[in-house]
Amino acid sequence: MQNLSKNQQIIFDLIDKSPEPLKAYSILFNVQKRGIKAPLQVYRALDKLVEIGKIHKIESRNAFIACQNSSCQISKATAFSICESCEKVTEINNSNLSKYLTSFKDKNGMKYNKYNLEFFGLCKKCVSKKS
Amino acid sequence: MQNLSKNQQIIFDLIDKSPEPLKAYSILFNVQKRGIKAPLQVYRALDKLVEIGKIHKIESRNAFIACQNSSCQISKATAFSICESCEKVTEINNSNLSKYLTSFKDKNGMKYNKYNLEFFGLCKKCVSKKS
DNA sequence: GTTAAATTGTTATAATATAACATTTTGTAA
DNA sequence: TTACAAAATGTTATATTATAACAATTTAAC
Ligand SMILES: [Zn+2]
Ligand SMILES: [Zn+2]
Ligand SMILES: [Zn+2]
Ligand SMILES: [Zn+2]
Repeated sequence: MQNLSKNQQIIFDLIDKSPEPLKAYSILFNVQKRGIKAPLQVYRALDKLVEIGKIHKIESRNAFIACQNSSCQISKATAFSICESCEKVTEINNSNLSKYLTSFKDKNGMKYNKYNLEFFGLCKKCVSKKS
Repeated sequence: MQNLSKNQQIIFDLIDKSPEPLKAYSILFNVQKRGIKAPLQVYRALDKLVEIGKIHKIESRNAFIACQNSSCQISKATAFSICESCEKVTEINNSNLSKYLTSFKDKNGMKYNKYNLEFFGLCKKCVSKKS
């Protein structure tokens, strides 16, 4: 693992200490005091961080979270649970699931080298609130 | 199944006969001759069509395809394969997979009621081109 | 027929993301 | 330690995706 560049480190630190996924322009707003002024600077760092597996993009939310699973730094097999009420997102680290999906072969004969899975529902807290 | 409204039908027909996922503004361009002039008209129809399961959104591509699986008209358990070379997208209809994911329970105790899975790789055609 | 719900029409604007180009920094190897 | 290539940065402009707000019309149910 190479070290992160200045902008990459600033942006990773912000995402890593956030309890929730962050959106690109919210990141931009938060790092402007540290000298990062343009969207492109943010997107470039995000692209790199995703590429090296330090963060993941939550596709259904256009938001980014730090990898919570030190073993998935290749970013090619990701799974998340998303609460549709409070929007809490958790990275799922379940070897049964990842084995199942990594070895999954469909009848179309396609060779998969990557997947992304997003589960939606209500987290424990939000379930109990509703009852 | 209720009938579709005029705009919904126009937009569904276009998506349904497209061999590839369509993006919202490409849809807009294509239906302007039929009287649909504004992005919001397209997005409203898309929202409804997704809600009733006639189309699905491919989140990683911001594009829409017709449901290829008549049995999933609730749109709560979707899986796709995406070729990273030619961008061909296919809806996966595999009961083993859907059973596994629908009954999946993680240790976080969350109750899932929906999921979306996207596999990435090279389709048969693109694999053979590279060899 | 009356009413409520769904759909449509329209203008403006917000939010997300990339193009293009110039410069600087960093790592690698003669 | 200089020379070169790769990576990262800085900057302006623009493209793409999506929603807010409000008014009018159509549809379906009672
Ligand atoms: Zn991870
Ligand atoms: Zn919640
Ligand atoms: Zn479907
Ligand atoms: Zn292909």
